[in-house]
Amino acid sequence: MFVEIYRRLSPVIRATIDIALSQQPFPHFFHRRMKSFKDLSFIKATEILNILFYGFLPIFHQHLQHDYLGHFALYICAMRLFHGRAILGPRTSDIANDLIMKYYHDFNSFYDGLENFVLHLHSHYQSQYRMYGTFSHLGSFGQESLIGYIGSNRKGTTHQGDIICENYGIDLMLHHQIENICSCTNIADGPFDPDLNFDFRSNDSVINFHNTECTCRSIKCCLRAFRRYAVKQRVYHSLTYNRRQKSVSYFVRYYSKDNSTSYFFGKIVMFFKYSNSNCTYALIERYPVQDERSNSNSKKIYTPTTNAPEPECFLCRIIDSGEYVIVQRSSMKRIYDDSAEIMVYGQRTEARIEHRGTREECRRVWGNKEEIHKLKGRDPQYDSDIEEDVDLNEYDEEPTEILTCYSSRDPQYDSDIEEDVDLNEYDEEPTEILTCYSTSKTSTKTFAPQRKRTLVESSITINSRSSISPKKTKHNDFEKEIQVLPNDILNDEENNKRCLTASSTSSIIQHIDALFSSVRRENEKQFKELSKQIDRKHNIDSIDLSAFREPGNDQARDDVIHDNVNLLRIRGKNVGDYGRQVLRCLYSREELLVSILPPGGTQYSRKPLDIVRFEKFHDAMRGKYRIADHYYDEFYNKLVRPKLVDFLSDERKRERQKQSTNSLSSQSSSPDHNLSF
DNA sequence: CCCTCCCGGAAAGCGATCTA
DNA sequence: TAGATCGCTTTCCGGGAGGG
Repeated sequence: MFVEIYRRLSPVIRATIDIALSQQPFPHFFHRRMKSFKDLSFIKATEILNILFYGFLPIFHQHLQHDYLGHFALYICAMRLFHGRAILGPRTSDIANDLIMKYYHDFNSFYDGLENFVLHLHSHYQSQYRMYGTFSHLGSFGQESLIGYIGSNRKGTTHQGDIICENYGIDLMLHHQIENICSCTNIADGPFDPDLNFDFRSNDSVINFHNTECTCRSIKCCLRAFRRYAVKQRVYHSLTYNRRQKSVSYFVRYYSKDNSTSYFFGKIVMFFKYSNSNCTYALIERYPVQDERSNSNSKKIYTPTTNAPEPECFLCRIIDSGEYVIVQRSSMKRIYDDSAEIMVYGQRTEARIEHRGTREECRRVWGNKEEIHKLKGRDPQYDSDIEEDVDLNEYDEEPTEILTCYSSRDPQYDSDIEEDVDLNEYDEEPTEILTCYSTSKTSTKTFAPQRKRTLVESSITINSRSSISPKKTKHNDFEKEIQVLPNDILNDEENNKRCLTASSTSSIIQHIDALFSSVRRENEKQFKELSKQIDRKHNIDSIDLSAFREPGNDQARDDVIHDNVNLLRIRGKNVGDYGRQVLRCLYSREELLVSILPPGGTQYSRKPLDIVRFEKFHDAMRGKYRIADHYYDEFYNKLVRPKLVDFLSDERKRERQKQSTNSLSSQSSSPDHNLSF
């Protein structure tokens, strides 16, 4: 079909369509790009599917006649209905069958000689759909697997074919018709993929939760861990699910029952079910979150953890040099939690904020630090000691573990989810997210100096939300929470995507890393190109051949004889000229016209020049210019080979020009011959 | 006019890397 | 582990500049 439709297009339109197909971008989960029609024989089934479902109509409607396009659209719509979920309910297969039969009926009006058995099989798709469900659930690999299993485990019988047929017959009887197409295609909501080896005792939050909820002593009997959880057919992963790869589907935004306007972000450590309550919980490592909009009246958006007025000055220690500077607020380019970008001698420099306050306060703190420094008398080690002391003091503060508990049957929950939270701004300026929200280890590693971190002890308060002390929040990498999972963590798909992508600081950091590495790669590539050009333009022209010679090696050269000619006696103006003359001596003109340089390759239509004689060429080159053995490869590949490649190419070019000139002259000299055509 | 050299783009294969 | 993708290398080709 594709071939027939493609055949009806002009070459220009074919080229346009091929480009459009090959350049069509897809979301990452498609895994395959569309291939152009000219490679149709190499296209795989999933690529055909992509073209059929997503590429054909948007691209071909500009080039194909509308009646043809409409007819083929019947097929596409029918196949999409057969392939996907029962989006039209129980009548899905009926509607699809109507479309496919209409397509079948009108087929001979549009195509000649293509009404084959395969086309007829389309009329049976409806019954197949009813018996076995949507086509996306079918595959040949299961049958291959079964056949392979029987083949490798056969015992005592040679009638394997009969056994397979019998098994399929039984299967057909058992599954003659699926009672509910919709139920067959739905993913059951709830936890799945149990993690039987999860060690609940390694997690204090879970232990505390269990101790609060249950009086029994065996935590393993009460709790059951799961790696994944389905909410409205959308699967969420946890950190215990190892096959999540680069997916961020373990990162969620969730709301407080008490305060629907505030939301949190976190990574799902695992899901677990508590036998007594029939609820499923998620253990979440929470990121501290600052709602930017709620603090829009306050300028202090980068220091969300205190309510003090904006400090006038900052005492900063430059990370690279260790120098202290006092910087005014206006000179701070960016401020993270405890680090900042400041302008020093016109350059952006990363510094650690040691103190915030008035200029006098900063000076006093600076003076104190210098005094301590003098007393200690060891600069670099001392600095790190101070840092550690500070950090450890911070962790001495009270733990800030919080538990919020929602009922999965809470009718208020859906309305709790806000749609108007504007996360788009985060998409535009991902670094702003880092400055405002990220205190994760990853971000600290990237944008702030490394700090020694210690997880605080966990404590759980059931059904209550203590007011989060911003100061305390600042010091934790994550806060671990246990969330009861309602049937929908997030309300709609768009919201999911926004939350999962825009809020995931780790993915943003990865993105920035990728950007940096791509810039670095681009620079390296350009540098390489530039070096190559410089080599060509300057070095090779003025290259000093002595660089390739063995120092002090002035021994006599062995003659290289070919057809009684000593190749070393040939004189050339330069290396290239000499090489060309030697090739002309070693090979006939015909050989030069139909050959390429050794070693050649199977991908090339022309065969390489005779290798035995080409060795003589190497000997002559080596002897003529006294090239050291270990330099000869570089000498040949850099200086000689490019010239010889062009030489062979130009020889063929000259031959073509010669032949075209001859044919023109012969045509002009014998006009009668022209008439014979 | 011939020859050499250079340039850019297309096409193809190969190896490394990634992914399901 | 097979297949997809990407970067790299090489050939091939057309075109053009410049020198002898």
